[in-house]
Amino acid sequence: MFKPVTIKDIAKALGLSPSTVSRALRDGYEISPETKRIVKEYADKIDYRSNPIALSLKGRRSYSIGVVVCEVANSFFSQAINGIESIAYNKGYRVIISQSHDLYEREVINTKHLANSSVDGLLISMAAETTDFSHLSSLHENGLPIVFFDRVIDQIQTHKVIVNNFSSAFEATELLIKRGHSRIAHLASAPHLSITTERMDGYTAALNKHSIAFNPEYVQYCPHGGRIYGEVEDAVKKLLSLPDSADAIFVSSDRLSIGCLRALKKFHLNPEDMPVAGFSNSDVVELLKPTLSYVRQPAFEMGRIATELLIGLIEAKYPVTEFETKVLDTELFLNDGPLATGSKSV
Amino acid sequence: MFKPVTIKDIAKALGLSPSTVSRALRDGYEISPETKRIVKEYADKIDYRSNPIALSLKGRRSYSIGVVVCEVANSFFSQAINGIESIAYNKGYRVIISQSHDLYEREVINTKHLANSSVDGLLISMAAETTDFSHLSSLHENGLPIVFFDRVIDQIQTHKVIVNNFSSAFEATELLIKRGHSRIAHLASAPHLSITTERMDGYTAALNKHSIAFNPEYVQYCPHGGRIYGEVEDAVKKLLSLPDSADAIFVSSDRLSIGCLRALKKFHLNPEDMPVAGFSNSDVVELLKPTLSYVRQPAFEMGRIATELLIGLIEAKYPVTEFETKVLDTELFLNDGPLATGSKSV
DNA sequence: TAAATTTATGCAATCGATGCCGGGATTCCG
DNA sequence: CGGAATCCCGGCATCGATTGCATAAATTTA
Repeated sequence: MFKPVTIKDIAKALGLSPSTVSRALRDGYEISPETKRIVKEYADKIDYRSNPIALSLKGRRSYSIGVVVCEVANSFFSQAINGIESIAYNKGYRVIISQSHDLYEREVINTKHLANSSVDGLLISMAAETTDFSHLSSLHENGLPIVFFDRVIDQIQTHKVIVNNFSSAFEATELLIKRGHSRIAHLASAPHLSITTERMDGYTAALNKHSIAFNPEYVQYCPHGGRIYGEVEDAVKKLLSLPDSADAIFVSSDRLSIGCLRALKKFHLNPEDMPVAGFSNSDVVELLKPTLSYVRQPAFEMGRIATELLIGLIEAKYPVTEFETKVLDTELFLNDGPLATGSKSV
Repeated sequence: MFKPVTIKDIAKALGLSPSTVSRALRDGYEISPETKRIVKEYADKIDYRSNPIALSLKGRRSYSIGVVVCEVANSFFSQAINGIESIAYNKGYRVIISQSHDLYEREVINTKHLANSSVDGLLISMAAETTDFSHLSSLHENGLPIVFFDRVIDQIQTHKVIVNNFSSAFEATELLIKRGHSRIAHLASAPHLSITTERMDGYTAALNKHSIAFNPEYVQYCPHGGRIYGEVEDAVKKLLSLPDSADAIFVSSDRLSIGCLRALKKFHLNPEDMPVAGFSNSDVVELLKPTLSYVRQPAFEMGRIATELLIGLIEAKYPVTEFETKVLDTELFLNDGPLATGSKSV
């Protein structure tokens, strides 16, 4: 079987001790230049690579970070993972991915599995189902660096990376209002997610500003984030079948936006009849047929920043007590191209 | 800092030796039931978990598999990764993702990094740029289990998972022919990729069958797989500006299909004027405006199968010498919904 | 009762790399 | 020329868990 070269092989071949070889390779000051040269040349010749597992055991560091997202096959998260990977790669960390599928149990198992000393830190976006955070608090209290992104929680004090959910939702809703709609429905994800409440607040604030009464019947939650068959379609159907049917829809998540369009297409509704504004990071939004005005999150950037913060925590010499919540700006695109932007970055 | 419980802690607390604790936990036959009970109860109480890194060092197994794809943020690959993760999770393996961005150098570095004893096996879909396979052959010869999927190579004998590229391309092309087109262009990815040549063969075979002369001018390659700005648009422009302009396009990759539609939209061409059939795993194809007839690959299934094969290799008691190439079926969807299917699965 | 056997546990080596300590050899200085 | 400083390098322990072998205690057998 595969038997990699070890430091002992080099030592034996060169008639040195393992410790000498080790120090020579890491440029220890106590090794003569001549010996260093010999060792390095030989190591190079036989393509020696240090065993990261042995290093991890010794140094209590694995140079890997764990990522927990609800699913990889979602534009927002795959873009975020792209950003995560780009930073991790540059800093010499491996990225270990796991999916919660928005299930509490899976999230718990995955985080435990990752944390169990095999990962130096954790990047996580909460599952829709999760309402108990003890699996994360205990890890965090034990000193495992954690950074949240997108779906964050208040209960744990650490770095977080999000977008200006409130104002993004506000602007998307206001856009519909300015286009003459007043019976604006809101299709939202699981009620207790940070992104749901913040975006909901933006939605109601926009209604308020324009003196439109908030109608609870116009709000439909999808507790499973659209992950259950028919969930979105049923929600849309309800909105359409109200006595005083909605005349526009604001959707507060990527997956739901697409589901909403699909439902509308099924019901043969044109964008003129039922305009939709929603969050989406799909890379083909501008080619969609029931058109969509959409809020696009800087997913890649969010992944990058979250990873930088995490590695900062991991490599911090002293315990970090000052945490920051990075709030990035989104972009609002209208049916036919960019038109307005979210509160611009400074 | 975070100091996990070790087997020694248990030993000390219980007045036993580490070896006894170890054997008790793994149900060694030589330990009395009473001792086992005590040890297990205590381990459970203090939430002991074995250190996977120590296990890896001892057992030369890391229970992790490396994945190299060109990019995560691509429907096909993110769906495949979803499949990979689902199997790996069930069998207790971690998944370590890395992206080549279709760059040869990145692929080499990533594979070396992964293989360097930290991974039990490798799942890889080749980068567009790669033409030299020595980085993989050497690993393979050293006994590292490797399974290829989607973009495979002939030079290494191991399990492979692909789709029936030839017949999928054949049927997609024939669809355009049956709809009355004869000047069918072909937009393809990097020329040396397995998927490119196989799909190209299907394309020409369809032309042959219907006695349509093959016109090399109708073939445009995108050596960077559409990863370079303007690459796809320029290719489409060329096809349109031929003296005898093409009247339909067959596109042989996911990314290019979307790029092609985008270019057509930019040039204000309707699907009636320039129908497109192409490979795509986007989850919103049926909502696209310049419509697309598309070949959909069972990406999730491919990931699943590739992972099962890989774990089979990893856990094989004896060296495996019989390799198989799994060929899965695709589905062909017409502009407005499913209509014909690829050679059906049995 | 002594010997053989079983049972239950501990010791020590191992995996690969590194850090600490100590020691031999050379060089330096008085 | 002798003692000290310096320079290089080897030995041993360590990280956490496993495992072959040794061994003490308990039990059975002769």
